[in-house]
Formats: sequence, C-alpha cells, structure tokens
Amino acid sequence: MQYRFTNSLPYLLNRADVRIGDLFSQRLAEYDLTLPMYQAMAVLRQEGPQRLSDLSAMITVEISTVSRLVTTLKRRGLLSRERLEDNGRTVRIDLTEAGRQLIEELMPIAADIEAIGTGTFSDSEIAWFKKALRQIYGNFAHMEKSPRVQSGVGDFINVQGSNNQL
Amino acid sequence: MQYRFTNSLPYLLNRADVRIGDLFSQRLAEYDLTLPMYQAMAVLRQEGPQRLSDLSAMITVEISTVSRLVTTLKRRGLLSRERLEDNGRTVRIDLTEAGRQLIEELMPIAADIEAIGTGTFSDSEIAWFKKALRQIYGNFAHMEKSPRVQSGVGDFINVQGSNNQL
DNA sequence: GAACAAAATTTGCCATTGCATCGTTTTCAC
DNA sequence: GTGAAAACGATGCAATGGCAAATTTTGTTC
Repeated sequence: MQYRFTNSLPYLLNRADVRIGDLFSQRLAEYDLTLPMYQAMAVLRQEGPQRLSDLSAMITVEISTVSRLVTTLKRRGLLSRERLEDNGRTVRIDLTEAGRQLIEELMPIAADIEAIGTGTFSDSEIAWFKKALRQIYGNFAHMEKSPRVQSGVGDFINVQGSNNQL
Repeated sequence: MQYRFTNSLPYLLNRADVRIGDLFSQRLAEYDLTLPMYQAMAVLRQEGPQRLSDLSAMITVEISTVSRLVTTLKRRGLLSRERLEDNGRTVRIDLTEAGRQLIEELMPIAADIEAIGTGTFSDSEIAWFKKALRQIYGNFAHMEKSPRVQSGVGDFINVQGSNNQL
C-alpha cells in the first residue's frame, strides 16, 4: 500500500504537538508545574469554576489524573475544591487568589510560544489553520470515546456567566 | 492579560492530537501494539533500517523508550537489531519479514483515520494544512531541545536509498 | 419507600516512561 | 599513539499516568 507515514496527518500533528508541549513544559518547570496543571488552571481562568469531569474533558486528560493534579494544586494553595451544596456527588474546582495571580503570570509564556509557532503566518492564515484544527477534531467527535475523552462537555457550573464558545 | 486559552495554538493542536492518538491506539490494541510501536515500524517501512537515535528523533519519542520498545518487538519477531560491523556504537534496526507483513496490514487503519480527519477538506486544503504543520514545527527547530527531541536527524543508515524529504 | 441503576469522584495497583547514570566504542587533539 | 571527550545505546530507579474497583450521592422503578 502506498502511504507516506511522515506526510500523514497523525504524524505531522503529533510532531508539532510534542515539540510545543516539550517547550512549554520546560518553561513551566521553573514554576513546578506540569503541562496538565497549566491547562487546568488556564481553563479555570477562562471559563470559571468547573467540575472535575468537565475539566478533564476540556483538556483531554484522564479524569483520575486531573483528580490527583487538583489535590496537589490545592495543597499548594492554588486551587480550591469543594463539594456542591445541592449535589453532593460533584465537586467545584476553582482558582484561589494565589492561583489566579500565578496563571496570570504564565499567560505571557503561552503567548510567547504561540508567537514563535505562528510567527511566519498572516493573521488570516492563523485563523484558517485554527478553524481547520477545530474541524478535524470535530470530524472525530461522533466516534466511540476512550476513557480519556469524556462524554459531552455540557453543564458547566459557570457561575459568573462566561462565554463558552470555543 | 487578554488570552483565550481554548483558542490557542497549543490547545487546539493538543486536543486534535490526543483525539487522533486515542482512536489510533484503540485500533492498535487488537494487535497488541502501542502508538510508538506503530510509529517506529511505520518509519522503518518508509525509510528503511534506522539507528536507535534516528528512530527516536523521527517519532519524537524518548530514546530510552524506543530502546525498550525495540527490545519488545524484537522478542516478538517483528524487528531485528544488530550492531554495525563498521561502527560498534550504533545499532541497526529493521523490520523482519513478519514485521513487514504486519505493518502493511496496519496501513489501511492509518489511512482510515486520516480519511475521517480530513474528510471535510479539499485536497488543496489538506496540502496547505500539512505544509503549515511542518512550518510550525520548523519554527521551533532552532530552540533548545529537550531530551525527547534529539539532535539533528542526519546520517540515516538508509541502505537502499529511500527518499528522505519529509 | 426500598431496591436498584447511574453519575461523579477518589484511590489502589500496575504498566509505562522519563531522567540520570553507566558501559562501550569511536573520534579528536596533541 | 595516547588520553580525553564525545557519541551511542542500555538500564536502574523514581515518578507519572491509566485502568478498574470502591465510595458516595442522586435518580428511577415498582
């Protein structure tokens, strides 16, 4: 069968992703944070308080991993985690003030990396590229999900009405 | 700082990558293969025999991981690994006949997944998108490398002259 | 309203993997 | 030619992460 692995979508996607992730991780190491930790905090910053399973779905990280990660960050005083009053099953995770400060401090790093990656593109090219990434992700949306990719990311807690469109 | 995490390049890239990787892994599980195992075999199929470090660089997987992976696949009779005659440091990894058969069998799976992902795009859009992915990867090429991303992927063993342009 | 099923999270256990170290072989400088 | 440095790969150890079982709460059915 004629198939060029190094020209395949999964390969090119993975390569770019790993490279960026690596770079990001290096920068985050100074703060004793892992990539998933950053991602969780970034989601909370943008979307407001979240349930565990929603956090997991948003950042495509296994829910048990997120659970432990939250435990760690709570111990460090960056996140809060509390059972809901009206629904004792679920948990409401949010940034503390310290967490909010820290994630704010990290934003420029993210912006840096983004700028390096997209440096050679025009704004419209970047927009198209990102749209394509969303589209590709969407093209797999209907398929059977592994444990890592949780079911419908609905029902955000979202106390202060933040805009949910991705 | 104004920054929309869920619209950032790393986020969108990672999400798509994880999703595809997950799907692929599920399919590979039937064959008792992990994603890195598949990637290694796919590289060998396309590029011919490789050194360990080149394999590692091609698939952006830590070299120690590749070392163990090769051990496993060799034990299963899918790969061969032998010291070079003229350079005792390096090792030459190749597919066995069984390995060649297996990877050939897996190609349609890869093609499937690629087709699902790109189904809603025209050929020229796909081509542009892939070019962009390569470009983005290239934009980070000069940066300090983590252990995972090995130094220059040069000096392929490449016995039967295969084309190396990515 | 009791029993049962489903949802949400946590945790125990095990496999995977990353980092640092080590052993070997080759290359380089003098 | 000798010694130092670099290249290459393998491995010990610790940490990370995944899966599945356990726990708690909510929802449903009869």
